[in-house]
Amino acid sequence: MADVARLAKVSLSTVSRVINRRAVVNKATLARVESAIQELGYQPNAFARGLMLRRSEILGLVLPDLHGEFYSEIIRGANSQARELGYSLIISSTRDGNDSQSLLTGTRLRSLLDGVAIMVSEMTDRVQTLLADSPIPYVLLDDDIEGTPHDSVVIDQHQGAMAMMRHLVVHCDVRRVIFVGGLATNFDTSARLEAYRQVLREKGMTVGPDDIHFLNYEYDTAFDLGLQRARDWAGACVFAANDEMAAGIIAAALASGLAVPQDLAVVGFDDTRISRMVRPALTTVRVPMFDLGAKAVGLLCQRIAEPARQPTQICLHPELVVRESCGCKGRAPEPT
Amino acid sequence: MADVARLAKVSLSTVSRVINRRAVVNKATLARVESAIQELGYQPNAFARGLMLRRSEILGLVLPDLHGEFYSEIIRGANSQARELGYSLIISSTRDGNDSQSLLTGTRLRSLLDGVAIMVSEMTDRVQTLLADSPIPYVLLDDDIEGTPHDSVVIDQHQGAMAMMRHLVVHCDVRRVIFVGGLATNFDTSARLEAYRQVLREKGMTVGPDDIHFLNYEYDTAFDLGLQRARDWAGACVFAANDEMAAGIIAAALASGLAVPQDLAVVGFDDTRISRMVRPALTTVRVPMFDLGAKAVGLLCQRIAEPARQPTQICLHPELVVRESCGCKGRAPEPT
DNA sequence: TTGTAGGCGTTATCAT
DNA sequence: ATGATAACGCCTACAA
Repeated sequence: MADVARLAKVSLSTVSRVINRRAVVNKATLARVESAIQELGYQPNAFARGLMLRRSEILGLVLPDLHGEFYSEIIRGANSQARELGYSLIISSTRDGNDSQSLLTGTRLRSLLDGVAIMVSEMTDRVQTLLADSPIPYVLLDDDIEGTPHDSVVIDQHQGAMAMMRHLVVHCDVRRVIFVGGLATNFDTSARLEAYRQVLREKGMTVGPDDIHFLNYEYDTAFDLGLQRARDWAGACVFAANDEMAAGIIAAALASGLAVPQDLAVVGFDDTRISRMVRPALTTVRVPMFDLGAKAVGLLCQRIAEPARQPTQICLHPELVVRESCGCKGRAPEPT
Repeated sequence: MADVARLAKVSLSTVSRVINRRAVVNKATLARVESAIQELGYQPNAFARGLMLRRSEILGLVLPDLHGEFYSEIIRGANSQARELGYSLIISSTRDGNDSQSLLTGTRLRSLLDGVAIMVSEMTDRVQTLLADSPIPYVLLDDDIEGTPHDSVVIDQHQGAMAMMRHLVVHCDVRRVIFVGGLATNFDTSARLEAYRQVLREKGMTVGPDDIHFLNYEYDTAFDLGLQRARDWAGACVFAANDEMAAGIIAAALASGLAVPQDLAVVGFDDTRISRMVRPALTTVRVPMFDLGAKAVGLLCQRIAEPARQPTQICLHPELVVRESCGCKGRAPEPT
């Protein structure tokens, strides 16, 4: 920067003014300085800059995992919105032990970030404490904690699961529904399970002792479970808590000689790209993943700009997507 | 930091020494300082730190796109390795116009990053220039440029495509192969196309005028193409340049009344999770995506640690994965 | 409109 | 083993 100043025959402050376009600078000097910057290929030092400005224009995004289409879309949305607003995004998952550490507990990066968007699969006390005394703004994704005021973007899981369950029970005329969730402690799994129970109760249907399973959202484990249970499930419908598990169960059912959806209906959740690639195409619930990421970043940036503003909660609504795997196609008119 | 020093009744330098564990510090004072840090919840300022140390422990990862399983796995690998080595990762795609700008051309972040791993779908002059005078170390992923010395991690695309083509022509006894690639200018598409041509030439097979198609690696466009061409393709095998397109073509074939693989064989590339979820399961070429990301970050970190070292190229080898979609199952013994 | 000087929070260099 | 002090590169009053 000193070099630039010397070449343009101005002082450091003028160079700074040109870079930041803050104050009015004489047309001629401005041109001189800019050409000097060009010539020297000068790039301001982000550290020194951050030291004064106290911001890095970098955001953190903490996810439970980075695997799969679901998180991939959240990342895409978050990244897209971040760029839009002039920020960069650092990504981290809580999966690998030491990983989220650096973003949540870790001392190194925290002060570098202007804010952080966090999604945890289960809200432990430890995480709550961590968040409670976070030195930087944060926004929660699809999760909520009582007490502490904070911004969040949530998905109306209950509504989505209700829509699916009602579709199955009312429209597809399913007599038995098997619930295959993620971990029982997961926020979304429990919200969906509740909807499952509620609808069955409304319709006077019973929940069999083996009708509820908790897995890990992965294809393979769902496939294994499907292989074990397929015969027992014949005639029922499996409500899987994501599309990957639904795909695994369909594969297992087919491998067991069951026709899908004739012998066993299977539905998913999320509406990732997988749902259209699987045969039969999945009936599922579209979750606006891209939006989830984008809105979270948007909210975060608003708070950064205005730290004292009211905590806001944005609620995103899922939408039932009827394809083939629920078995109602051709059996009755399309649901509206 | 001044507060910590005051509370612990030591000087700033001692606090710094405790934090960095560089010099030997008296046991008693060390304890005092540490408890003071605890009590005040002190966190060092990363900007000031970076200003002195001239490193941020942040790496950049630039990808052509963030969509889909393929890039998702690269990110996962890169992120995992970065964490392992004490770095964080900023992600960016060249898809959204203004996006990569901030990492490649953009002035803001560049000086914050300790290095950057870059994957471009086509190596333009502009990118070359950008890289040539990059102020920070970079490593290229699955791409190469002449002239400029640099680190890179490449996939032996040619070998992988050769293995697949030989399998199709020799083992599956396919008489006609249709090539469905990404953009013609893509690095990997052209490498695979070359292998396609080479094997057909070796076997004295001809390439029909409509046997080569260039799409965009996406399911939908492949599906559309499949719908148009399915009848013309009957009896042949489609060699798609990624699993998503293969899935799209299978779906189109089925929709057109063709049985896969009996009436039309279809094979993919990458071995993303999709390849096992599709029916028939895809014969494909496994590309070590996770490793690609991880190795790139590893290489980058080595260069950061030792800027003057010899440029290194790591070559990763793909592997043929035979499943059902090529149609050779049951027709002959497994290939070795 | 432009220049001068002080400070941001840390680490490094030198004394002690 | 510890402390004082000078950088690091930039921004921002304030003065000219």
